[in-house]
Amino acid sequence: MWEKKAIETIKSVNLKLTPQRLILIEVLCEIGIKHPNLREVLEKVREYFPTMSFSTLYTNLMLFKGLGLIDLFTFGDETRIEMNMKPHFNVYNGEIRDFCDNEIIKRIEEKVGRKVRFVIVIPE
Amino acid sequence: MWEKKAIETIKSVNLKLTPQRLILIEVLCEIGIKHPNLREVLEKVREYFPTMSFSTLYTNLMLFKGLGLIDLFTFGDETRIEMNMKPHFNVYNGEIRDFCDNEIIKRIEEKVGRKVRFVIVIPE
DNA sequence: GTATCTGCAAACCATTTGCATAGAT
DNA sequence: ATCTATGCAAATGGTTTGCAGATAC
Repeated sequence: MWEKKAIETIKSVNLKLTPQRLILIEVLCEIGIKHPNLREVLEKVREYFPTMSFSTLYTNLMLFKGLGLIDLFTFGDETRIEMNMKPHFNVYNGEIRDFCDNEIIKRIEEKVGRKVRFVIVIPE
Repeated sequence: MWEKKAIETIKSVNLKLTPQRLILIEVLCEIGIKHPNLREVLEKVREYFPTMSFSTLYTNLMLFKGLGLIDLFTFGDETRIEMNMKPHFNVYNGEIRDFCDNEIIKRIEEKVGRKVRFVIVIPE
């Protein structure tokens, strides 16, 4: 689903479907939901494509972000992948997990006067 | 209030009240609420104490954090000061602003099953 | 007097960028 | 054929650390 959308989007703006991009798309489907950092994404990509460079990974993640396919956020001094494009909560509990609750999101939006893209919960 | 607490805490663990520390405490009272990054804190400290080094600033912020006097969080690739030690929302709107709403915080805690220290709201 | 503190300067490390070569269409 | 993409390697920039001299107590 997201994979198909990603491929269509890349085609639609006349960019090239390189093997690196196709594998990155696969990997994001596979582990993106876990909010990996860039090193973790690179390691997983290299399982399928050992010569993948960090530079290419980086360039393409920026591209995907620009195309609205993914989002990126900083947590613990590292850039992390956000594949969930719907308003939600990211909670750290050893790993970063998603929670959804439209009612709470709506209340936050009313309180702060802005539309929420997502929320990072820093626990005690 | 916080200033007094900071001084008492430093004394109570037998650390030294150097001019640099006293000025840092003053500066945190003055601009800490605005969640400045470390460079901004250093610039403000240097208005009062021009030879303050980044190293000393850094060491002391880590110390204050260890003593529970302040908190630090990362936003936009930079470390920022958190002086509000009560559960709350940090919302970026050009600058980072605090919002409090215990009811919403309580709902989030119920939803995610953890006590919340604070929440970073990423707007659209 | 002494254990702590400061500040210079170098190290660290996750990005971010420049560019020559390779590749998709 | 052409324009984009890759990957090496160097630059960047915000921290983080080591240590010799200075200072609070």
